[in-house]
Amino acid sequence: MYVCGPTVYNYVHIGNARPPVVFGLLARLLRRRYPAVVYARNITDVDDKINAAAKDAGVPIERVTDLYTAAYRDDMARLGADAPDVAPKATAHIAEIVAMCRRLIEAGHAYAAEGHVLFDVASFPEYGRLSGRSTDDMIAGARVEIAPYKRNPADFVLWKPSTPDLPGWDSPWGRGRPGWHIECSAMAEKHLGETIDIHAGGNDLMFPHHENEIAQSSGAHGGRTFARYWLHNGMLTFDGRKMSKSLGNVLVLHELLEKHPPEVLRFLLLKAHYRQPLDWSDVALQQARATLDGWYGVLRDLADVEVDPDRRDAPAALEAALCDDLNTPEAFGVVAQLAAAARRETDPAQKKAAKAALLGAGDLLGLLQQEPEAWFKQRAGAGAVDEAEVQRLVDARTEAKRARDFASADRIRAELLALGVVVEDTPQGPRWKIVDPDERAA
RNA sequence: GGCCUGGUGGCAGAGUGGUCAUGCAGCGGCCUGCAAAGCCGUGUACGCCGGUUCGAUUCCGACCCAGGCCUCCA
Repeated sequence: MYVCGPTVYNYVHIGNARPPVVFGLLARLLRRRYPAVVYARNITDVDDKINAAAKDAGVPIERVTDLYTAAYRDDMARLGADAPDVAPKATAHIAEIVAMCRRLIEAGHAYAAEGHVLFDVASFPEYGRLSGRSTDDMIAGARVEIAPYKRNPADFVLWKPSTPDLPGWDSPWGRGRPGWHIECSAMAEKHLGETIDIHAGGNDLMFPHHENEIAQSSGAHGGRTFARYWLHNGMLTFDGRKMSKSLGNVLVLHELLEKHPPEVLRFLLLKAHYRQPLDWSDVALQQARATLDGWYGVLRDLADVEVDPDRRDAPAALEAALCDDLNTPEAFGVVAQLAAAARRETDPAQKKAAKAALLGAGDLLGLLQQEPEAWFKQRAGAGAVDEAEVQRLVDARTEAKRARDFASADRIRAELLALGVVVEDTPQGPRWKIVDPDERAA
């Protein structure tokens, strides 16, 4: 399986996290059944936007790509996005890229012109099939830049010349750098072979990127199938509009991770079916948080129930939902029912089984990975509360209650709330949790 | 303009030719000193108009609306 990864010129936005989270879940599911699966997610570390970012910052290109490559890897890990088996970098595959260009020329699918190598779209009749458009449509769009060295306006660049101030590598066509699409074909070939089973990415990449990949790979491989299955996730919107760097309405993942528990972000990314558009909003974030609070609440109430780690299998109904085109909303419905059943269960043996099922479901979905107490006492960003001070106040309130001095007890409860702490009485004594400032206001 | 998606109850979001998604929020009750948490109960939802059908939210057609792609983009 190959998933298009990021261009490392900046921190990614939350929309960029959807493919690695969604298709990472697919990888997780596949690995359980087919241990031989190989999941590749590339890093595009040669690109004009990277060059521009390095120039703006006045630093070497490697500084930019190293920084954002590491940040991407770390942020994805925090989201619970499954790590790929291979994370190939474009700059480590220049030889393969040049070789593929050469083969495409030999096969009559590409031509060299003025230091460029271009793919000859007319040589590949299936061009446009994935995205359901004809070359006539594309030309009718007429917004493609028609460079004089192109035979056909739809032809796209495989290799382009570099000026001395830009990164470049020697090639049969002079010093240059790869075009925007060839790296994925070259890296997929190297790490996964000529024909891959699954290729995934955002639906905005369907054209031209994936269309071009098919043309390149199939063209270089005697017309053989490039990818058997294509999966495209829907776009993330914010305020109902597509979130994208060029529109400037982006929510930077790195910053969101400072403000919200990663599991809340992961939950929300999986909340809608992957092919559907997903609208991001503060309300959606609150709802996600509330749902997870409910599930964690069940686990907290079952804290004393011991569960053998080896018995944490995902329930069949959950796997069935995910195996049905990765129907995560359906899967969440299953988890909600597991949670409700676990909460109502009174028989000790059944309680144990119910908790194991819930935890097993969490393991498969990459949720419910924290200790419940830690979940309720976390506060991302704003700084941790002073637990000793909270405990002192909670104890004082308990004492006041015992003395039936409810006025004092309520005053202390208000003090705690001002700290962002809600105290709850249970048969086992009081317990407390942290609430979001927004939640408190509401 | 061309090519694609999609329009489901207050919000989010699955699904189906004929009893139920589910979550969040709300409302009523139980519990509680009061709360919180939890439990129980609670909603004539499927853009509009035709058609097919014994029956359509689900199939077909037109229309309206929204979003995406056509240019770097997950």
